[in-house]
Amino acid sequence: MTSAELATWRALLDTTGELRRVLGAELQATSLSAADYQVLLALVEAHGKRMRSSELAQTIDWERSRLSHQLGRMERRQLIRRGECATDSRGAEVSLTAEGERVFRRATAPHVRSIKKHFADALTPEQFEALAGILRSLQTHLQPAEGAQAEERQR
Amino acid sequence: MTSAELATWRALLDTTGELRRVLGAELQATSLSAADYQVLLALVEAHGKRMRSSELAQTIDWERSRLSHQLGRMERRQLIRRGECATDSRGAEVSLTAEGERVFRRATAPHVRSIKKHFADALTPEQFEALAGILRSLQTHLQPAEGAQAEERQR
DNA sequence: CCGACTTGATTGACGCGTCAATCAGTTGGG
DNA sequence: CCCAACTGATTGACGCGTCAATCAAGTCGG
Repeated sequence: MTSAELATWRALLDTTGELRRVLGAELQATSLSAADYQVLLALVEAHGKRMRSSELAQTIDWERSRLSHQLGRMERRQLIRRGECATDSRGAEVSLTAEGERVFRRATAPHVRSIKKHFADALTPEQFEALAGILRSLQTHLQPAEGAQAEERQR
Repeated sequence: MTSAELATWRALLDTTGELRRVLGAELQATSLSAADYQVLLALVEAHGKRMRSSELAQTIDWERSRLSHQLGRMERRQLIRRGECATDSRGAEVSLTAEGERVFRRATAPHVRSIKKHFADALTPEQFEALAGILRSLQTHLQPAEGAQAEERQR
């Protein structure tokens, strides 16, 4: 591996880190974290604005434990509610509260503007194209490793 | 902003998040976190393996408070030491311990291999070139905002 | 039907990061 | 000289994420 490649790796870490930070801070102005936003988005798009907890975890690709903690914090703030599940009494049904939906609606436009401002506006159409391809390459290269790890976990 | 652009943004968040996670986990096998590694790297490269705390913060571009917490945790584990500063009695001099250097040396080769495996090996030379350019664009686009914020903070 | 395994979900401990507050030491204008 | 402003650094509270442990409910082979 060349030092140019290493430098690009560092730049990737640093720049995406900075982007997360800036976007997160701007989103915070509407009292939501990036994590809150992701959960609320999935719920708003769900049938009946409710989902099984595990289904939600799968949708946004989170570990269940992570989601549990997040839902706990969000429930305290009345953004979501957790109820019993009809078909499986172990299950939890997560539903959006009126407050949760209201806050999300208020947050969405400014957030999209932030993304445009700090991300979309910085790149040319060609760069977009290239970036999408690069991310696809990285993603597919990452998959086998995940599968292997998942298999190992099963043993 | 088009939905393709939004999807690319999501892909950027998800893929880099996953990369951080995987690389962090593999690094953890040597008992170091990504944060530990970054601090140790800066210290190893410093003159005399020691630095003023604020200088260190500037080198790796961290908030001072963040660094303080990190150094606290690292000091507990004997990876670094904090001592008084000769020229300014407010200052703290951070120095690498033998243990810290030893652990870092053990971690570096496997870590670089991880980067090669999950990042470098996934991309063609053309993609590298393109990615480096994209990151430069994003970074320079990000700067003015930071400057403005910094100025505002000064008022 | 009953014990073993699996599955859905939660919990606690701990590391990490941000923000606001604090504190001690330094500096400069009156 | 002195005190007000600044600077270097730390702290505490709190949200976030991971890992390992736990727990209750479902399932399945004998």
